[in-house]
Amino acid sequence: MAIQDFSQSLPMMLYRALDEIMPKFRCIFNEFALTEQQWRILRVLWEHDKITLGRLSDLTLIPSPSLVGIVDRLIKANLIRRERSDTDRRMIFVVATEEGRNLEAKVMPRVNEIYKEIKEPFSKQQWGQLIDGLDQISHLNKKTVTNEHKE
Amino acid sequence: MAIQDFSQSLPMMLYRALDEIMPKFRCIFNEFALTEQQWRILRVLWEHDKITLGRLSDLTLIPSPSLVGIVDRLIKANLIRRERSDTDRRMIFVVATEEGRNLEAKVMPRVNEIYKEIKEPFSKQQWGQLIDGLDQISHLNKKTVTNEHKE
DNA sequence: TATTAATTGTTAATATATTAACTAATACAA
DNA sequence: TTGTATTAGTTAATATATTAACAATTAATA
Repeated sequence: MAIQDFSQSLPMMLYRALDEIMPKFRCIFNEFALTEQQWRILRVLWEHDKITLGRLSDLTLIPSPSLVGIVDRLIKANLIRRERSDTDRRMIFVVATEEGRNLEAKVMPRVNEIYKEIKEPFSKQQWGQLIDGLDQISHLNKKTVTNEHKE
Repeated sequence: MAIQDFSQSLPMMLYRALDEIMPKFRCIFNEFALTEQQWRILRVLWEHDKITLGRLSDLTLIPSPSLVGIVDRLIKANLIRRERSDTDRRMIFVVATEEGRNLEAKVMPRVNEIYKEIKEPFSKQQWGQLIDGLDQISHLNKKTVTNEHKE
């Protein structure tokens, strides 16, 4: 009964999965003098020409207080720049510099290679089930909002 | 082709799943003045009377340099203590104090409650597939080492 | 329009992660 | 036994996470 072994709990399984795969990627990031978080930001900017800090925080899962410093360091590395909005002066856009954009062609092939290696041993169905399960976990509170919170 | 959308990549799916579930648990930990990492250590000590720092690092997934400070703070909180091994004076055991052991009965029911809530919307089969998939990810390099790495 | 509330970022304080270098103790081999 | 390699923990430097508080701006409302 009770909860299974701690090591078999969902959180630890998730952490262990990340512990297994992320070092492979970080290894590549380091070759380009990028931290994982810096890479996440660039990765998003390669899909969005211009994005506010708030949305960047949502997409990268980097908490906004952390984002401040990480963006600072990316600017210092000349890979991105800040741009304050004219219409709403609270908002700050982040944009990749040319140097930042150029990194995509160099880094992505390497990353895709590792990604393929990870995915390879899975059948299409297995992989789909895994992704679906994770997706369901990350939407636990967003569907069927039958339970309201207290206070 | 290429890689899917960044947000649908396995790493981000894993991070998002953790981002969804961990705050619920941390909320409980905070009630007991515990950080997540401190809780992990106690959680392991409730299953092992005595454990070396190295093994504790493996089971909690807390890197050993971090472990030093976290253990220090748990000792200051009077929840655990260090015990140097007599047979091999390099090794240091960590043991829960009585106060540390007593926390189990208070915290675990709360944690199990949340865990059940998370698990509930899943069918037994779905859950099994999710855990199996995660397990496979975290053993990528340990089984069927048919493919060797380059360089 | 003056007040108040909400939004967007930032700062601050503390805890943890990452990587490398380092110490002490033990194992091992010449 | 001495020298060397290995192991277990630690320290150090930098980057990031977490939580709370805060400033500036805009929205909402009396």
